Amino acid sequence: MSKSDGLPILHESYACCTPLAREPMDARQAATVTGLLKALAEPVRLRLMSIVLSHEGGEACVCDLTDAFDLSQPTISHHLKVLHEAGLLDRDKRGVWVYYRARPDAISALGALFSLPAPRV
Amino acid sequence: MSKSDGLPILHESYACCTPLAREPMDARQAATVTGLLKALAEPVRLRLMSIVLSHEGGEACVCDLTDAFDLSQPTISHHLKVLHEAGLLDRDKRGVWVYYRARPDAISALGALFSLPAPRV
DNA sequence: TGTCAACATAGACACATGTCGAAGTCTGAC
DNA sequence: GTCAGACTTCGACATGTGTCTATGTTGACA
Repeated sequence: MSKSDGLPILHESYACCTPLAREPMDARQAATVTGLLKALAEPVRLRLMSIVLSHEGGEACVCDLTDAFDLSQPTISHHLKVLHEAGLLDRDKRGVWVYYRARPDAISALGALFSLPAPRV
Repeated sequence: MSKSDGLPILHESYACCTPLAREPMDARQAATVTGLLKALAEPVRLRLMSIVLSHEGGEACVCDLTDAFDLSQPTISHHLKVLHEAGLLDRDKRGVWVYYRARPDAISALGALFSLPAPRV
């Protein structure tokens, strides 16, 4: 019943993403996908994802991330929580430091969502 | 000085999207990309895109789209405007009807954004 | 045990956003 | 010209969201 392991919600979100152009998306699937998109549709959070993804070792601690912005530490912490709850970042506490790591399956699910069918000539 | 042709803003947004994991994204680029993501991070708009993309001929008129939702027609019109201003939908008025068509370049730009580097073994 | 540092949570506030009904703008038909 | 229909725009309202300061929690260390 621990709540620090893995992601809290959206366990199914990674298998959610059939291409947008494949067939009309129903309301339930749209709600699931927008859970991911809303988390990313914010400049600070998008940059946070980008920093984590391109950081050495594929992970970054909160201190690294806070330094990259002219925002308060609680604000960065809030954004990281949003990304984590959306299933985009994994959280790993090591000693006093907390490291965040991107979930490749979530990213690739979004890549699949925006894949287009082969152009009809 | 016409304002009905093409898309009003974000002309450069299609070339914007280097992969998220490539390097830390700067604030300006993040703002551009979130322009696209914010437009899509709403269930009704995501479904609208999906319907237009999978509709016969790749386009749909407002009447088709309004029927698919239990929302007022002005609300659908508002969402279509948001998608159009983000550069995701093209608008084409033919007689009394208005047809919307997805911009494949916008979709594929987002696909590129979420493409991951080859996994390092 | 006490203290410090890293991070999270709580509460408050301003601002953005989704929705609606009402009114406006075109376009085609009579 | 006038009317009807398809769609957009306007103004209002409730709700959601990003930010802050203040406070809480947790782990390392003397």
